[in-house]
Amino acid sequence: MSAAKKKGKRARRRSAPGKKIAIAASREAAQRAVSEGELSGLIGYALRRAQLRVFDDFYAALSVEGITPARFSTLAIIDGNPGISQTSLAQTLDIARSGVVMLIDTLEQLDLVSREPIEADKRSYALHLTRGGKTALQRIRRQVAIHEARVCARLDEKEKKWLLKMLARVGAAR
Amino acid sequence: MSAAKKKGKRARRRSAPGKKIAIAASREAAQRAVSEGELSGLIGYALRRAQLRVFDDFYAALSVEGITPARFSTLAIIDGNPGISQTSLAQTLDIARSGVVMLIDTLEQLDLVSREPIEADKRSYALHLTRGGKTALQRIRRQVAIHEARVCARLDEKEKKWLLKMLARVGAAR
DNA sequence: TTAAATTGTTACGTACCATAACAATATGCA
DNA sequence: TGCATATTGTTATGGTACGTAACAATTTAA
Repeated sequence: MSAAKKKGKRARRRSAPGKKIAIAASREAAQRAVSEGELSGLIGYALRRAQLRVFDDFYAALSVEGITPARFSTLAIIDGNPGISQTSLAQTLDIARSGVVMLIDTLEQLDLVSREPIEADKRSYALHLTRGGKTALQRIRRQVAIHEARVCARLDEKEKKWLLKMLARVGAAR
Repeated sequence: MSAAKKKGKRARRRSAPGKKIAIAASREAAQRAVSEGELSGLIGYALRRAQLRVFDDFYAALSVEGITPARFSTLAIIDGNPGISQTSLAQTLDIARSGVVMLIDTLEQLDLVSREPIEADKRSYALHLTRGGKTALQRIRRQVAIHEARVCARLDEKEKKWLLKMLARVGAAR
């Protein structure tokens, strides 16, 4: 069941041991309460911070499975679009084709995805979830749901919906 | 005045030449309209997409100056907290101290920031904007404002405020 | 005074991703 | 039909960002 695991360490930042505010240096200039000033009004800054936190939580919850955000997205897209090609997947994920190769290599090693030859075009593969991939995805989905709830703890249902809508507008291509 | 520039290329993704939908392969399975399915309902996915777009725009607008999002944040924080230490900056940016070293190295080479020795503590430096750094920051701010407007084109003032508020909630530490 | 902590730094490793070039295959068109 | 062109997956290469670990210099605390 857990063919996963590999060498998936990674835990991103969170270097502060315990909220130590560097009081010792406060005699100097402006150390005591560092102001983020104009930055807090910038979408990009707010996005980065939010994404950092969300991804951290995702890693913490799912790296034991060998699953990263990109790998989960890949699984979900293949599940929703069985037989999809690598190029098509690259476009959907908005990454280069070469990146998909590595992604699928890994997922194949984890026995979650298979490349199946397709007679209609001998250059390309049809990507499918393996049987194990399907059951793993179910399990992973439950984890993701819990992660999602944790990350959205400060939002009610309506707010979350709104946030997704606004993010979609900002993220809309072109 | 423009000691900047260096080797700042970089333009991130946007590999699709012109919206080609891979119709040719449509006979097979589900190629025609790839569905993102469950992913569109996930905060992390929406965040990633939005951030990718916003950062792309930022790079496009400011890489000629040698300025990246991280470098701009650094300049803004130093400007708002003159004399700040590298460690304090690291905590504020939420990155490792070693990362700040590189960041400041670069900014120092660009003549935008200076490390000034401090008698009270011979281990640390007080970071300051140089004269050139201050004028550059003004210029950069104007660029950033334009970038910000472009990125938020689909949001009215109220929506943007709301979005920032929600993002702050999601991004709130712990 | 001595042990522990902090600061900036370097070395190192890794994740991620783009670009460019390629061979095999497919398609379009004269 | 035949040939130029495009597409697919792949590899090689390189860059960027960032963390961890170890260190010397210095400061703080006991």
